[in-house]
Amino acid sequence: MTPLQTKPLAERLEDILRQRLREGFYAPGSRMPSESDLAEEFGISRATVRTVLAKLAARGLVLRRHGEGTYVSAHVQEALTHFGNVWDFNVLIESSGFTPAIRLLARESRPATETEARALALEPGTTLFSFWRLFYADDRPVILANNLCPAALFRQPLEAVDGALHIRELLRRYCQREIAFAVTDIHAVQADALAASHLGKPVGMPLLALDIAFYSQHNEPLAIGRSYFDDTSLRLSLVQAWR
Amino acid sequence: MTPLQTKPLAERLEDILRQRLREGFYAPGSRMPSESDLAEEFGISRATVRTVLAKLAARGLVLRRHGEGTYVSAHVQEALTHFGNVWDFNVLIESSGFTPAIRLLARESRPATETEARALALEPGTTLFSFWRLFYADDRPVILANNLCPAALFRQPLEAVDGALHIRELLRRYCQREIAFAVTDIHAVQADALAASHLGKPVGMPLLALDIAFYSQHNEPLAIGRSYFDDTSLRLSLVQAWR
DNA sequence: TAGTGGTCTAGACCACCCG
DNA sequence: GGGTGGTCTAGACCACTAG
Repeated sequence: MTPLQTKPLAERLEDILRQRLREGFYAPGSRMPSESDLAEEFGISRATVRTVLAKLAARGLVLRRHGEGTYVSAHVQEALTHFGNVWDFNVLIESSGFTPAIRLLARESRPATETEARALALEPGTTLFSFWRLFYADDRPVILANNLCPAALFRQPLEAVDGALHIRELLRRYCQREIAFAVTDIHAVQADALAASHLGKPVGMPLLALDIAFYSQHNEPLAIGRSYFDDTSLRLSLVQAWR
Repeated sequence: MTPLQTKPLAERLEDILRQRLREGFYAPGSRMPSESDLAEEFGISRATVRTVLAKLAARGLVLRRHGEGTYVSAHVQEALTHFGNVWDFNVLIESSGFTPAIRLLARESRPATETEARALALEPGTTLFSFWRLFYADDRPVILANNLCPAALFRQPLEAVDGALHIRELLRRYCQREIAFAVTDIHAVQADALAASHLGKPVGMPLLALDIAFYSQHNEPLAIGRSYFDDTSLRLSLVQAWR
């Protein structure tokens, strides 16, 4: 049973405000109710309201002006594609207005190269599970991703793993691990034959390459990945706010 | 006069903790003092300590475990190159361990194209100031940047403007404007002749292109820019933490 | 002057982890 | 059980912006 009732007040308020922003109940550029008004409307303290508004402001959803009020950002749409989600391709695709889907292209079990072993804090030659996957936005392929996990984390054989799962779900279900950290490096590369054919682009075309490493709460490396990103089909943008 | 004394407690504490993390006073992976200990050490309330720790956790500098303690992230170094600063190249270069410098290559006053006008909410043909600048990391050129501002924002002629200034400083000094928002789009491109020659790379080499738009608190577009980024010389990375 | 957000406190209670 | 972080309150005072 999921105790919905016990979700923290702050999170419940955040959900409600995000929904109101998404649906235009608070229109872009308009002024939102004051902290005191919101506190009264929901019967909670001003401090709790403030923690939520601070979070929304940090994400660029709202803009706060001292002595004046809280305003809905004119960039709500961009802010929904927030960069914190850069590794979470489903969210990225969804917030660009498309329906995401994942298709497993191939998987194999193979020994780690020296570079891979170093990134995963393993000995070279340790067995890895490799997944090649293609992300679709409304049936158009937009991201080619390769993920590598230490085979030792899995209790099931490779064939039993549902390769179309989100990496977070996959690690949770088969490895009983939660992602606590992700480190993403961004590079520009030219499409090789594999990426070009899957993304339907010419060989040599510039692509974004995202190198991601996932860690548990105990800094245990859980997986690494390299993903090729067609930035003409999908926008990668960051909204940053100050004050 | 700058009233250092009146800086908020939370900010002063954050400065101190960041310094301790940077200098290894709290070693990577080790446990930090508890909230109560910090509150006592600095003679402030636990709530204030918490706001600071929450901020550091969101930036990936520390990791908090319920019922267990606050730990220094093993990724402090990467986290210092945090992506929130993606538009602030000086910070980016500095946090990669280099000394930043800016050199003005060229500047001109010219009418806006249709695309530029739209991005700046102006009529096509309105006069813009254009700055071409090169960012150095320890005397090695790493970023070629082009910035465009509406000329109407300036009270001085183009020649009087110090083109080696940080965009934030430039807008502050000559336009009396503060940057409140930045929206950054990331693309992969191939180096054209200009970028290649200034960055010392072959033509056609993949580069990162950052398209940035700066806005004031009132959503007034202040400047746009396109910057070419050599990702083999400078690392562009994002650390993301959950919980 | 009135209303807003910004800062800070003191204290309560809860949920979690460990020895 | 004792310590830790997580949540939340009530209320104080300050700093800023507007009409």
